Amino acid sequence: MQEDSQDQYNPQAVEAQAQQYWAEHDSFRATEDPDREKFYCLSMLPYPSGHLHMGHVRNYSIGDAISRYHRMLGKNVLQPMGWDAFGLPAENAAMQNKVPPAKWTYGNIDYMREQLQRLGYAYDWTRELATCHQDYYRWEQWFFLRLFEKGLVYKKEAEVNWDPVDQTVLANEQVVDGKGWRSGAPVERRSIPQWFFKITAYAQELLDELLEMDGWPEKVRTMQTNWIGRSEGVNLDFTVADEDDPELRTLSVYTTRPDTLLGVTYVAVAAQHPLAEKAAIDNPELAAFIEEQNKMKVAEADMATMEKLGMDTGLKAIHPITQEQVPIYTANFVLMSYGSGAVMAVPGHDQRDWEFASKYGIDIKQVIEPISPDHECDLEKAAFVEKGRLVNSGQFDGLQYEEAFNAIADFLGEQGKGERRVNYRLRDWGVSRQRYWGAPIPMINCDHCGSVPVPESDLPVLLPEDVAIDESGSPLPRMKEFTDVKCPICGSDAKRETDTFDTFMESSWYYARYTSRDQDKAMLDERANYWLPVDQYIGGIEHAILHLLYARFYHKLMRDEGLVDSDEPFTNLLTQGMVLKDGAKMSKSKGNTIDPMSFIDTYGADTVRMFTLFASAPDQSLDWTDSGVEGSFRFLKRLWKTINSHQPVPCSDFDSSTLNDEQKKLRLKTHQTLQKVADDYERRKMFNTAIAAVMELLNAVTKFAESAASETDQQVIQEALEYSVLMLAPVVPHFCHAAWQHLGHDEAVINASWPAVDKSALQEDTALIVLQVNGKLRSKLEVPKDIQQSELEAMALADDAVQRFAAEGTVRKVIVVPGRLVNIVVN
RNA sequence: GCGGACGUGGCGGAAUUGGUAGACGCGCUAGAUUUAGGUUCUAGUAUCGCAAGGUGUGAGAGUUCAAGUCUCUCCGUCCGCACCA
Repeated sequence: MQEDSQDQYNPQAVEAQAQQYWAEHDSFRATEDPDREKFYCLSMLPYPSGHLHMGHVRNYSIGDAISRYHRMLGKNVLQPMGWDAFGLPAENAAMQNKVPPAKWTYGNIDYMREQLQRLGYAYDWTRELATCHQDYYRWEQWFFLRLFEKGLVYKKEAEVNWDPVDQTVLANEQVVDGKGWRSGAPVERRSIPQWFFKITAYAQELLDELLEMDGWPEKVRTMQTNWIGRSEGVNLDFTVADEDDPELRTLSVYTTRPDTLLGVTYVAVAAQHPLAEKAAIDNPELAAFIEEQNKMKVAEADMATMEKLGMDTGLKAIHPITQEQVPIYTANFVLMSYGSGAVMAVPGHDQRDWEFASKYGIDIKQVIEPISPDHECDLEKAAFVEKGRLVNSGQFDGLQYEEAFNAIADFLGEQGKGERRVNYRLRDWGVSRQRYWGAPIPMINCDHCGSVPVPESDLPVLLPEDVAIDESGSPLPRMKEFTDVKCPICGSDAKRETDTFDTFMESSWYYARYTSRDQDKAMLDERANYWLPVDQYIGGIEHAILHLLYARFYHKLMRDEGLVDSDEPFTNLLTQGMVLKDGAKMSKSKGNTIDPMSFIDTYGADTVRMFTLFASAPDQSLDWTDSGVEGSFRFLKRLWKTINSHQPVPCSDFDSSTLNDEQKKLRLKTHQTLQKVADDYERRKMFNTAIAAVMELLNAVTKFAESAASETDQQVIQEALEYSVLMLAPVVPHFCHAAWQHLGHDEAVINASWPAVDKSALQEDTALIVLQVNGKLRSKLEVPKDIQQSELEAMALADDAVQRFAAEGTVRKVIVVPGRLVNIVVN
């Protein structure tokens, strides 16, 4: 018999209808209401690359489920969406397709917005923003100028990757095997003046707050703690022998191990260090070495994995305590951009120094000896890096780590040769980019007045959008109408800054701008403090450090500017895992990408949303399988059929004394499921197990329905189905919109509340007890819930299987975990 | 190199506080219905074994009455490393 077409699950029709309802009722418009508890749920905004990929779908399906769940709890929910629209890919696309980055970007946004809308996410689209729009970046420029006034931004020289053929700066990503990705020419390091944010001024606060942020995954907090990298040590000065230049005479180094100071046998400086450069003037071999080291990508990972190379500069450093002279080497593992660009080397007690010294025949001197005989010190084989007792250290001999640290630090202090210092691995944030498609840095370079801020009344500095892009990089320096300005101070001819901001600038405060999206007189207004901080933030684990640290920093900057009154931007963080196909990350190069839209066309948005939540826990990686999607679709069809073949009945209050055992069992399952799903949604953020629990409930309903006959049976089924729909509403909202109507409701499910657990339905009279002998499962017992421990123990010992396995030995011990298990220890 | 995570059936995964390993789904096998095929439904499905029972969570050790879970060592995979976003 052909099924009535009306009874078949038709996702396209169901989804269009639900979306139309939400649009007509403006369901997702968020309005500030001080009388209601707010819930700000935010997913990381996408880069408008051209089309949604599975990572987006996963991210936004998680965020939407959380948003809709909290809405059902009665909260005033804000869930906005926007576009992280500046960035490198637009320039590459511009080059390839001969279309201006702005046009390409806005086109992509239009297309991707439609894709998002097709997925039915509960966004307040009136708050949509694009970071490349002047309404947005003008406030970034304004804020930069405020920080400039406060001295929180400064300019200094910093290295970039330089493509000598294309005559342009390359991003790390554009350097492949040390060569420019287009020209193929070996890249060179170049130092150019760039703007920096003093994030290090906030290092301690950024670190301290991490301890309180229990809504963040431990792993992210650990990563940020390590990234900030607080250490306590000593900053001390070597003197460069026979050096007259006061700038170069003193060579400062930082060490966390001043106790090893007497073991210093050389000092190493970066290849770009002024001392190395000076020594190279009349040393062609050294000059060649330095030049070779300058042909190296600026990325730290590359520097850390390369072969450690160095060369003697011929210069000597005078040891601050012994006054002995040690050689100064230049070494490629010393970073000019980190600390003073120089380190002291103790080969006896640092493994890297040991390897370097062994390679170049430098002295290895022991100054620490093990305290415990368990530790071996053989400097022929390796450095001894443990803390211990000082030897060969003159007046400091015999001291142990802490005493030695203090004694040497004090001694250096008295001699004016050093001082204790807290140091951070974190470096200041360089925000200058030599690129076109970004927010212009609002500064003017004047030959007489230096770097002059653009007057506030001249903001925004608009980025010209009608441009052509080629291999030679940003067109801005060539655009006279952009660059040629008068100095705001002296009025003489000056040049506008042509660098643009790092795109992390935009993504560091967008979450706040959503709250004041239509405010054209200020960066933020009082609405920010109604919504902020974000209650739930969701995004990829790859942002664990940079984006999330910059955003935290920016929030504190805004707080100190009086724009927000909270200390941290994101109360709860969920870092979602990657989407894989056949166990590998989806990527164009592997050719294993999946287009979400093709699946939406076939199965509907709900099936795709459900599968992405069901296939794994949100913070784990997700392996995409076509048959798994099919399975989610099958479940929805089955639930649809079950609901349609059920005749809706009013769901009354149940009196458990009148229910039979089967009815009680189904109600128990219904309310157990509800309890579990609520916990999964709210506390665990485990949508996969929540969905699995509803699947189990449907299996139970199907079984129950086979023999259901009475009116009460129908009511118990009705309750199970209603709760299933309410529980799934955050995941498959279109489906549930229609299913709720089928269950006889006039009011739309989007306005329904999260149901309450009926405690009486959870009452159970018996408990299943596991019986173990020596920790191995041997039997099970169904016992009354309120059984005495002694009685349970006796029953366990009397159990046939237990007797059989316990017969061989003597019962030594009986362990009872009430309500769970009995373990009998026999030997 | 440094920092962080992960490793469980044929596959994706579950096991929440150290307490029944494999929920739920996919796939597969058998059967039923329908049939052109698909769909749908029922039963089974870690592994060895006729069974009793044994074995089993990357490898090895340890702690414990009890370990997928805690500790140590090792192996493998993935993420980040400051100009991809």
